[in-house]
Amino acid sequence: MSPSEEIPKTYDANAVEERWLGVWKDESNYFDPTSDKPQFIIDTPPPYPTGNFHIGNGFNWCYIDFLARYKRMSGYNVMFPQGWDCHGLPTEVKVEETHGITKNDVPRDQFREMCRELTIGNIEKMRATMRRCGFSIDWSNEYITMMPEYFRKTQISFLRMLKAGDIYQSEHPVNFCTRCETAIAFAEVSYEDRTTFLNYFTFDGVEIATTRPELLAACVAVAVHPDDERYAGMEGKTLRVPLFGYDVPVIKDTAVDPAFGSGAVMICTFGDKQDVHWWKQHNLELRKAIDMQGKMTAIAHPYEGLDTKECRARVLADMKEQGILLRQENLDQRVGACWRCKTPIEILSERQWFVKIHNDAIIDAAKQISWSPEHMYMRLENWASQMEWDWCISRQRIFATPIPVWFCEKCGEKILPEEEDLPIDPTMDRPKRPCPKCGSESFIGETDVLDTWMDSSISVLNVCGWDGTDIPSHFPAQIRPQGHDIIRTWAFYTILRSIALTGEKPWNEILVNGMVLGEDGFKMSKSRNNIIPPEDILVDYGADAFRQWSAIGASTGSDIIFSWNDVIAASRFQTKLWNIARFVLLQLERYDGPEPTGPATLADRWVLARLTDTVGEVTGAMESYQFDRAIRGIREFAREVFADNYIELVKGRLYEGGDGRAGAVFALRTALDAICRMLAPMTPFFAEEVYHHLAGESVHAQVWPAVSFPDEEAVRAGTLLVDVVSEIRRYKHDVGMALNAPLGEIVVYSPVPVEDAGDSSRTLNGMVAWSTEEPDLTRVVRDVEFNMAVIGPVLRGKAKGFMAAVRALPEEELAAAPAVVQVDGEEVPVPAGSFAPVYGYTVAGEEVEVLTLDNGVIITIARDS
RNA sequence: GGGCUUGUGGUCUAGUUGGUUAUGACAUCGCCUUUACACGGCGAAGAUCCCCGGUUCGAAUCCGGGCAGGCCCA
Repeated sequence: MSPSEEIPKTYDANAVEERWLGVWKDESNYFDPTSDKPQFIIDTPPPYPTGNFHIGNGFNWCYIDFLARYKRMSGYNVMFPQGWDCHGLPTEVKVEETHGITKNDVPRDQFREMCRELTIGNIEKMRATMRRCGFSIDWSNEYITMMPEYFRKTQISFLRMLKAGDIYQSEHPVNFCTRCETAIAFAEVSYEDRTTFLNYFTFDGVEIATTRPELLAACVAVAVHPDDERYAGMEGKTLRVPLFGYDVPVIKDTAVDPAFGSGAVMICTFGDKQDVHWWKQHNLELRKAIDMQGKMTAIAHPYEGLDTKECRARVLADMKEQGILLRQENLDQRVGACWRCKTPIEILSERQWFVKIHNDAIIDAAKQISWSPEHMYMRLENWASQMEWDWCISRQRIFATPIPVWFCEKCGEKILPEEEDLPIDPTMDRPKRPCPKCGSESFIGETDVLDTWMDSSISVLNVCGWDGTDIPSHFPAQIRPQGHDIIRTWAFYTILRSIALTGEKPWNEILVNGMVLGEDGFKMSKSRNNIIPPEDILVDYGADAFRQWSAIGASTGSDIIFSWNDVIAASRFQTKLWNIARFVLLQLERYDGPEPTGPATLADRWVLARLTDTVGEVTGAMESYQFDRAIRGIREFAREVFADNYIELVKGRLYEGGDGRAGAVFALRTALDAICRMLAPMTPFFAEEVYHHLAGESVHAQVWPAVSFPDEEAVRAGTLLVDVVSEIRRYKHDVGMALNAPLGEIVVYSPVPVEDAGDSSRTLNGMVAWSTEEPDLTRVVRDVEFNMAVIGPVLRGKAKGFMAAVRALPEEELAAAPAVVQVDGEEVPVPAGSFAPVYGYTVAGEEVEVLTLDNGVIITIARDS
């Protein structure tokens, strides 16, 4: 196809990759809903459009692309969709920053428009990086959660679950971020280490320890352990709250730790999750001391209007002044914080929307999914089995899917839209009918919006073709690839909603990848300055090298440390393979004999048998998502078996011309073809470039290689052949010969018959004969070695004469030293250990070098000179 | 405190249904410009397989107990 003159000497990854990007068509990657092939739908993670496609995304997408390409070659109808999970706080915060406003400064629809614009621009940037990486994304199945066609489905799913009783509205304590002014879910709370003061103070005569004195106004009870003798008989009594002067009951509960602080605990609504427990269990009063902005309420008078930090300082100051504060101790504790802005969360009781969590059903479905690696299932089970509160799905924000509900202004009736009228925004749209209960036509639209996980947890339904009615025909998806950091969120919520909406598990399999760490071994972060943008790697080494790093950097599921070394090694492998390909292509082009039909010599059969094993290994690795094993297997075959051994063995035969070339040409072509196909999922550009030179077609339109030349006998004899050749090469190296220097006559004595058609003779530049007989070796004394440390001190001036006399001895006496020797007519005793014979070997009287392999094979070399 | 996970030459890493001499990459050193490749080839050196104990003819691998790191959670 391409004349060899056109194959450049060096491989320019960037030039090649950009050229193919201009040639490849998006349509080649489209899922075909009408196809007869088995489907392989990938529920890909919709990234948050930050504008930066970071290396962790890249790593994740590499795995997905390896899979997608491999499955296409294996005969599947593959869908590799691309979603964008747009809604949420980070974008709102960015917009607020950029425009110098807060969400309340502009009308809701205008604020939303600003968010949408920012998001569209960010998606554009990320698409460009993804394309440059060569991901075979099905762009006809792209979805953007902020678009009406998508969030219509989110709203339908909300209504379905509401009608089924899985979603309800109620006042319940929730995690609340007072900076973002919204409720958040437990999954969105991250815990941070802090050091704080544990404050001891007198509570109507009882000593109490608390880290949160500002919550004194929210105190509803004091709890002690029932067995704590210090507080025996206190139950049923009341205590007067200091500073605020109202009474609270004393209760007993075994959950109180008598060893902590004074053993008496102040229960507030709410300081932590434990307070919520006690509050529910003992039917305590509700006192809201903190509002949604994080300011103290009227019940905290005279501290009303202060933020919690100011209030704490003032309460402590007042306690000190009144002599109530006894002492303060340092305390290390973990504080729940908003995962987006790190503000410590408050537990506030507000009217919110919740999704019911059916732990058992979720665990049951998770068990039916095949997890890779298996142990990742435990994370889901651990999380699911300890969920206590339902999932709070309402958010007091703007850029999100609106909750499609109105309330009748007159009677408070909940009004739902018809599904066919979706999507709606209840703050803009009106119900089509008057209130069915009281006939009123004034309504209040729900201003709360949905948690963004409500959008993304139906990604699988969306990609499987859900139109909001029945279970989609392509459901469930075959696989969910994702990182282990979002098992408790995205995986958990998706399973939950899939059960609620379809009654089934969402996917057959889940493939969990690790996190990308910086070169220093720590999580990449701005503060550590260890972030590597994928673009940096692409510019210097190209997408294929980046992709190889993803494949080989760590075994599946393990965290992966970024390493320039691995990227460079990957790039060098491409250079090496490029040169192998150039050699093969040149030989194919020069070949003018009849069409080769199969292997001819032992070396040909050996390399094809080894190739057969390699294809088997690599296929197994791909099937079990062990991409590191796959690429390692390919590299090992290409370098060691193919280039360093096989090509070196057959070069002579190819250069010589004649009939011997056909078998080699066949093997070279077969091996290069299979290497290209196996590499196609991981290095799609490189494989495409080489395959085009080889076959003139796209490698991505080919099937996965099915090479079958099993030949145990050739593996055994061929292994011996390459072992012998490398042993003799090592010998040449050791005696200081150039590897292509003429060597003379070589006989290999091996019980296994070897017929190599002259390949070893040509590659070693010597005459190699293979014999199954025993070698007829004669041991001869070739030289004598003196030990001057013995001879010198004993013989002094006679040393020289002694050595001459020893050299003159007959062979038998060299082997077994005599008692004395004659030196200048004088008998001189031979000191013990003064000399030793150096043996050599002869065959039929001719002196030879003898090499012995580990398996007992003996090689003799009779050198020319 | 709990769950999961990891500990292998200087660095990163493969290998654990128990089995001769523990894989590879990078770095180090030596030799070699051999007509695919010096971004290469050939070779060398370099490991208490975290520690202690147990099972076994035999343990990097299995069991128990430590120590250290990571992730998730309380």
